[in-house]
Amino acid sequence: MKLARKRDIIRSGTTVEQLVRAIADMIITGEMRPGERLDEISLANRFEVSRTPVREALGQLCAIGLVGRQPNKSAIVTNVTQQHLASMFEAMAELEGICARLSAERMTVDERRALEAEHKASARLVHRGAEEEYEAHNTEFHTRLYRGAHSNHITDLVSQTRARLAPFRRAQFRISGRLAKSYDEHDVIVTAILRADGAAAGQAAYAHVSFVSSASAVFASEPGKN
Amino acid sequence: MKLARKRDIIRSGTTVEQLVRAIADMIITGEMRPGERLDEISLANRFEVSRTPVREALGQLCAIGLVGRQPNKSAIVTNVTQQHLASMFEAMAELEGICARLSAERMTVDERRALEAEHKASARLVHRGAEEEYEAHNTEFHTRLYRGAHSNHITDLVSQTRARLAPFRRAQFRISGRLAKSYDEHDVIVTAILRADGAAAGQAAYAHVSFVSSASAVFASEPGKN
DNA sequence: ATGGCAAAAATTGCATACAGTTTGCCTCAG
DNA sequence: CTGAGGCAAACTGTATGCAATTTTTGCCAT
Repeated sequence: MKLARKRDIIRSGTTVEQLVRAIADMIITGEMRPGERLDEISLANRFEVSRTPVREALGQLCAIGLVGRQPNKSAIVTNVTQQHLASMFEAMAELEGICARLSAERMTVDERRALEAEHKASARLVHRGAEEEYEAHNTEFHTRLYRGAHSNHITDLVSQTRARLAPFRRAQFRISGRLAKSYDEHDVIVTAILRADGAAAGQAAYAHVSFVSSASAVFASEPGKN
Repeated sequence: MKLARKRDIIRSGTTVEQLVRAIADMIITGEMRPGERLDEISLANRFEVSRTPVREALGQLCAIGLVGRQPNKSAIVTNVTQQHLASMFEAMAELEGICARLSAERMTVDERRALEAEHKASARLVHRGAEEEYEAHNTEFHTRLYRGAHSNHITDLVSQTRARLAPFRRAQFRISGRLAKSYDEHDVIVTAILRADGAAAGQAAYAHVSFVSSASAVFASEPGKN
């Protein structure tokens, strides 16, 4: 059995890492409902591993916040309420606002140029309606914004929040006209940053994320309740 | 041996939790230098436990960011540079500012009363110079501020950052006069919140944390380098 | 003397085993 | 019929063992 499994997994990352992704997916897709118990033995059987990596994976997920744990009790799926989701988007907006403001104040000349270039490059994707590609540019754009703040920990916090929000943002660009709007909003941010106008950049970024929030909320609320 | 240990630990939190604190302390106090290897067997021997809880603890610490891990390699102490520390304090100031602002806008009447009461109660501790007790009140005060924002995720982020910063803040009240200053700064925050003046509360909180930052930086830089 | 290679020692990753705690069911008394 | 207490099954927390990978050490060739 051991050998068979070894061959199955062949170097596709560590077992624990796989488990984290797999269990996270189970939670995100709704296969596991909030409050439901994640008992180690069942998971171990299901994924054909021992309890040890399962425990480690649950620990990671606990750190991420997807599951809750108490001593001597089963891990349970964290209840991501509509309210909690809203607070995550709110945090995201605040953090992005901070990043944009700091970026406006601190970005090097090169970083400003790169941000502008990235932004301009995405213009043609808007015209073509290339959602997939625009999404890639969008991610890159925001990442530049985070790094431009030149504050490692803030970058960490915003990246972490973004990752945690990712599942709920998936369909955001499907909303008609969202692509063009997104570009326009980015434009305001970029302009403010190039002007080194921190306050304006911060407000623009805050507003931008708020729009994304309301756009995504539609999709989130849909599968949220049964 | 097992029985002996059981009695040693008796209900002082889970073993893993203890290990996390213990290892974190080793890192923070400088007993372990950045880049140094944390091998599981040595740690297990040192704390007289098996490798399993040690591994879990290292996982937690990795999630917290105090150590780094790569597959099949020893965990190593993360290099917490002065720069990184500064960015954490900066993030803390921003986050506390947000919390104070939102608290001013959103706190219920009861929450405002409780915050004010907590604050006033700490006044006599300042006169008595009771650092230990003031620290407890201080923690409670800030926690109320975080919760008053009524935004779970922001509360999470700020709590998390605070926890990660805790080691570097320990001696902050030893600085002469810091107690009274802290109280005065809190006073400005409370007043602004009671006035529901979000902007003022945010700025006051930001400034407050910035002061703590510079006060702590002294201690941080001291044992930082060998 | 130095660089590279190989083998052995050390260490990680995972599995299994055991002890202690919780949980739920069942029984028995009121 | 209901509730309390206890017992058993299930599950978590920790220890230990084994296979695989890394790292170190020592040897040989250049």
